[in-house]
Amino acid sequence: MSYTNSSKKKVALIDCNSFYVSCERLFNPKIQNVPVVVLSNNDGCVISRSTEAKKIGIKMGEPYFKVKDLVKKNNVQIFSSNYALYGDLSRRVMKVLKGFTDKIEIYSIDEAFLDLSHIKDEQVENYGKQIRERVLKWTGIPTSVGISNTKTLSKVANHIAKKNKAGVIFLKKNIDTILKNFDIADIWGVGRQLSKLYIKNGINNAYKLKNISNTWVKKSTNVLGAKTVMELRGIPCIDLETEETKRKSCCVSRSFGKKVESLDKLKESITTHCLNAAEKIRTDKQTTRAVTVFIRTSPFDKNRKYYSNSITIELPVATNNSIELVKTAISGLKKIYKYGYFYQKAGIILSKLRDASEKELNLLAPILENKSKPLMRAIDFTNAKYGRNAISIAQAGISNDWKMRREHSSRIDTASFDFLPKINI
DNA sequence: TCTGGGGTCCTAGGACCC
DNA sequence: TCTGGGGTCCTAGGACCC
Repeated sequence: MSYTNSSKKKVALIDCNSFYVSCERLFNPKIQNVPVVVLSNNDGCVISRSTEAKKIGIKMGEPYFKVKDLVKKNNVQIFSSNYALYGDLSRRVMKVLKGFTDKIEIYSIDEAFLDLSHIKDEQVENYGKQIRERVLKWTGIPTSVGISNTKTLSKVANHIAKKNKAGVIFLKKNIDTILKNFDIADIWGVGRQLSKLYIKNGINNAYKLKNISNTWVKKSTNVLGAKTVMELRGIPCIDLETEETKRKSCCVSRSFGKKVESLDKLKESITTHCLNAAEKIRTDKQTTRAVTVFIRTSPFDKNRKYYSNSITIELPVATNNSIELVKTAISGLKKIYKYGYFYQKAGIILSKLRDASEKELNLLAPILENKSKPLMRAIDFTNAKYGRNAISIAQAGISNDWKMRREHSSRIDTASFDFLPKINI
């Protein structure tokens, strides 16, 4: 095992601070230093909080209705999520980061790992500062930077950097002291189930997990658990994934704004979701071989019986044709729909995705292959130009009552001139 | 009244084959 | 009388992430 090599390795995790809140703040100077919260779809849960909102005691993932009193009392600014805006700003941030190195893994909408092995130890903290400053200056988004030997340790470093004024931590010395104070549940890769198991066995901080026996962790968890332990020891096991890969499955689902009983309304929503999913995979030049439809009632409603079901239908030939996929999805929906339930959510998953260019092995393929490619292209073009769902199919319906609630949307559109700030002279 | 959405990977266990 | 067992592939479900 080459310890010298691995100890030279340096990986940085750049994480945007309260990303969605920061995005909203960019276009709204009035909410700079006040508590701000962004809600999930349907205004369901809190998914981003400013530091002021955290201090008040609003917790991550909490249902909005449970914190409404806190919100009112403290005059918290509320926003429905605007993913078009966040996606656009995310692209800008990542573009700036790519300017530092092409050895980059875009890990999520607001996080990226950078390989900084080429920077000397003495300089790396300063380099981290430069990254922060440039991202802030060029995009307006504040970030935190954690640097260490492995991805897992850089996550730890980032966690600490978030609470540190400088915003940059290079974790190299005194790692054990830090790990002793690091909660087991905050470790990357340790979720609810694993932390329960670890705590039951007296492992309640990162230092104890680091020093657990290999045999025990392999026996009690799985390879991922073992990798986490190795990474805490400073031995890199989780590689940087610098290649951008296409997705393997594509899911579109929504909760309803209002509970839905009728098959017709479920059909409308499944059709809408299916059209969106089909458009997504066409954008990525992919086809699918399997369609899953699922519906469920609310798991929180104790007064009504719970029902949840799904069905997966394999397609004889890989396709990305909207009309064919909708037909398949609706036939599946009819099989799992049960009368008499109040449905809360419906969705569709396209799986077994592959490149559209891959040759179909099925002999019938040339006959079955849709002749509607020009039609799909026309639909995609029009929807890109005039907004999603500008062209839809009749089955998607025009009734509105099951659709999402977004009562607090900022409606900012970075692609529209109307939203540029105005200066009065 | 009101509890998100979209992914990936791993594993156990069944089906099947020889 | 005696009724195998190892390998591979696939899938559903679970756990994790943000």
